[in-house]
Amino acid sequence: MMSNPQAIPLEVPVRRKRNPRGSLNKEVILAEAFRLCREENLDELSMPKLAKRLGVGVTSLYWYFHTKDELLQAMLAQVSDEFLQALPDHSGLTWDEHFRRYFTDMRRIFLANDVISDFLVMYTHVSMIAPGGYFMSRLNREVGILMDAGLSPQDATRGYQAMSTYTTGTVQKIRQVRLRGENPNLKMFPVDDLPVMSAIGAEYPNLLLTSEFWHRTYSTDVDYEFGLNRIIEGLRSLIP
Amino acid sequence: MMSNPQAIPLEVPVRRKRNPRGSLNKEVILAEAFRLCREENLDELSMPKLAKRLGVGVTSLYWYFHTKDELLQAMLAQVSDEFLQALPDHSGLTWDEHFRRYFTDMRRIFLANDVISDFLVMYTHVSMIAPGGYFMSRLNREVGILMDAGLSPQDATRGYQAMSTYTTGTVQKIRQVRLRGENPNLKMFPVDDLPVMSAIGAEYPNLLLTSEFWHRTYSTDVDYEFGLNRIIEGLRSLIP
DNA sequence: ACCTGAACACCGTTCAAGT
DNA sequence: ACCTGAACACCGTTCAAGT
Repeated sequence: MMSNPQAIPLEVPVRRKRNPRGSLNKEVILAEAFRLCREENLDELSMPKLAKRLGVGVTSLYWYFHTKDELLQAMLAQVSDEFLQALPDHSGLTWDEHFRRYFTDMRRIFLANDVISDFLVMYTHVSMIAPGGYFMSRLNREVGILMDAGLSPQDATRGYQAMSTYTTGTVQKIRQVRLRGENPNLKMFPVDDLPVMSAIGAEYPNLLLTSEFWHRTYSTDVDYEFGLNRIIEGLRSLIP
Repeated sequence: MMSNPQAIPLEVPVRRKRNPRGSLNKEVILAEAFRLCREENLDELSMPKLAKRLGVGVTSLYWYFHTKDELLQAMLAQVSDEFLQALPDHSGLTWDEHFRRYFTDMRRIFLANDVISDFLVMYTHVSMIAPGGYFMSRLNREVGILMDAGLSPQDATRGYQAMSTYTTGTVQKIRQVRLRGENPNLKMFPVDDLPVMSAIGAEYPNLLLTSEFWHRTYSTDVDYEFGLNRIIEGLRSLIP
């Protein structure tokens, strides 16, 4: 045992060895932030966690992004791009078939990529898509297809918004269930529990009749397509 | 100046005077929690803030609610009740007129009460409505109206879900805009800025044609009703 | 049985450094 | 110009008390 006559603390705090000058930049921070979101989720993204994964001091991040919100905005821009790139482009289809494909594709992209959903449909503290070029050219094209089908400019706009809102609405419900860690395939009623179901059925006959069709998420793929087709048929009824 | 020979700290920490025994209970905590949510919003609800408003120690709250989530669940139960109470009951209407009223009423309640929206459409960490009595009797009734109109049990269920998802989808978009402190009436394009609009119009003619119809929230009241009517017309097309 | 503060591990962010 | 830790005001929650 060594004596310690001058009361110098035995445990000298281990100072992280200083990282070299150009080791950090916006790109590597963004990439690691996305990796974190993919492994956990957007709610779990924090500056300290991110810094630890990168092996840098927390405050180093603030040199590149002055606030967490600035980082989120940069992520949002990248996510919007990725989303629009992933959305396929069809041609030569009738207007109704076009929108069936367009929105089921959109929904598929959201459901296959939770980070995209979190940024583009769930969250609120990241402000909406800045009308950049590609986004506007898409909108221009889609609303044009509805006008070519015979809808007025106003009805075309409203029609697009209705299909879009319905689509993101189903995505939101599924994402909520996933975030809660519940099984998205769960039904709403205990259809296999016969005593319970017959008790329900005694009081609520229509729920017994429909019990197998209610899902926690409110929307299987075919349920979604049913709803989308209702909007499309409803739009068709406006065409002279 | 008084001397302080025994090094007793001059500033004795002001101890809060102990609150009497029965001063706190679940009801007053819940009431204050709702007041806080109404004045700020659900995101701003924290245990320390709530305790300070009640004039009690933070930890006192944990005697009545073991976690913050337990408090949120209790609030959710109360909010669900309030929501279902507020939702009017019609009768003697045709099925299509019934659902027009039912869902515009639902939307009106959400938009008039942000706390209800936050619990029932925005949030995710509070798990969904436990199928209590009144909720199930409502569902039983509504799906019955669709079946009476001539839809199959499956289509009736899907139809209800489509209208419901579309409705909460529009509410979510509006709440997001409000939470960001933006003006919900703002249009998407700067329609009054003629130079900018003509530049947009040169590249995106359909957006120029429809520019006045795009809103940040994606849904004015009439836009919403347009979409709802599309679903209703789409459902009508399934009736023999 | 009910109410209390101290304490802990987390946040986002600021600041005054070091190199 | 870039990287650093100490420090601050916030969280939710635990614990060992006090009455």
